[in-house]
Amino acid sequence: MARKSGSHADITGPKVRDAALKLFARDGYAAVSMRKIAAEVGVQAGALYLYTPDKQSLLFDLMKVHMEELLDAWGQADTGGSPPERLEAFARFHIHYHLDRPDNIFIAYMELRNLDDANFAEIEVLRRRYEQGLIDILEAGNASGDFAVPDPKLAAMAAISMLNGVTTWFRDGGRLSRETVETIYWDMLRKSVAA
Amino acid sequence: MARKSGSHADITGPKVRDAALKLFARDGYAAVSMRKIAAEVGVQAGALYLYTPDKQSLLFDLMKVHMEELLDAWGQADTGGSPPERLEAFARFHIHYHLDRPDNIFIAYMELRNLDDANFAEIEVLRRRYEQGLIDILEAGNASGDFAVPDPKLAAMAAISMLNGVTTWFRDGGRLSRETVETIYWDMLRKSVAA
DNA sequence: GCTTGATCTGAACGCTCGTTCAGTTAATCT
DNA sequence: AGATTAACTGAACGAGCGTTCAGATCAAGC
Repeated sequence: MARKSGSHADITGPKVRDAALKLFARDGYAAVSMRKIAAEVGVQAGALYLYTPDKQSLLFDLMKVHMEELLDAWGQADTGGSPPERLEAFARFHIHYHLDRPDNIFIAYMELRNLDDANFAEIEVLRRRYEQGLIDILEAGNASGDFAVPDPKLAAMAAISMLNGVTTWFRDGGRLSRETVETIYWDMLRKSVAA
Repeated sequence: MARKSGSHADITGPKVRDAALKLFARDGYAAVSMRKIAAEVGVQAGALYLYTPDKQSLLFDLMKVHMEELLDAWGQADTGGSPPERLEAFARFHIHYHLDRPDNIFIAYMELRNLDDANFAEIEVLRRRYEQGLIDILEAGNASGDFAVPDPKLAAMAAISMLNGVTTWFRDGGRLSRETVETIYWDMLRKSVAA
């Protein structure tokens, strides 16, 4: 019972990653077995190994692709301007991007400890690069006199923690719209770094 | 080779909880086996069941005790005063309390999904009670004109996310002292809700 | 000094884990 | 039509899982 119709590799491959992303985000890496991923895809566990060398690589690839796409997207969304303008762009971009990909951010920030050492180091570089983008904006704002941020690195961590938190409780169709949430968060962030 | 000297129950019991807390926080609930906890304690796996009915209860008890102690401690730290004074007390209390117990907060916010339904509901009540304390302060500040917070519930979530983030990167002996971190975070929070 | 009972061991239970692989199927190529 | 091969199955591997329990050990009470 294999190869029912057409070539499946380019269909099953993404399905494997999608299933892994969904299940890792929902139950956590350690709690998800290869058999559960396979069942979600509609395939036997052995077939997964046509698309990933092992379970660890599945997690690593998900995180790496996510971080690279995130950096790419922010690179395009950062259209310059004054530090306050760039900070607003960052806040809105960050919230918007992650509300569209709650599973990705959940994994990116909660499953770091399940990466082995080499993989962790590689992801950490990408994560720091993203954080550095925010730090740069804060420092530019300090220099221009728009911001009064005593420690840009600390403030960047605080800001990202705050913005990330939104994905843990926001649900579409809830009390507040995305637009409202985005604006309120941006307003809090704006005031928190203001001169 | 049992019962080497003196009664051990009141020694081993806390040791089991301490080991579980430490390992759950470091590796995650699903990734920690009863045998690993036992090894940390210096005992065979079977002996753990003299101190907990099962693994799930171990997690639940840790979280419940933590939340109850947290609510207790905040009840004592909240000495009243104006909304800004109470908010400062909250921010400093929250950071201080959690920096002293990084493992506890890590578990309390990351292992919720590993609680079964009934246990989750019970912990959720306690967590909401704590959050409500902050919401009350923000609402009081709105009423007094000290704060301008369009949505106190959302602002409370944002604030707690931000404050919690500190435990993910702060390390004693690092670039910044606890005192400095506490003050900078409080300053950001203060400005973010200011009228 | 003998009994009691709290404390723990060590082996076992059935189960699931990640991973491998020989074999099967069916779409494609010649 | 026959050969090829990508895609997948199904069974198996050793290991580890949570949990149970009969038995061993030793401090304490009589």
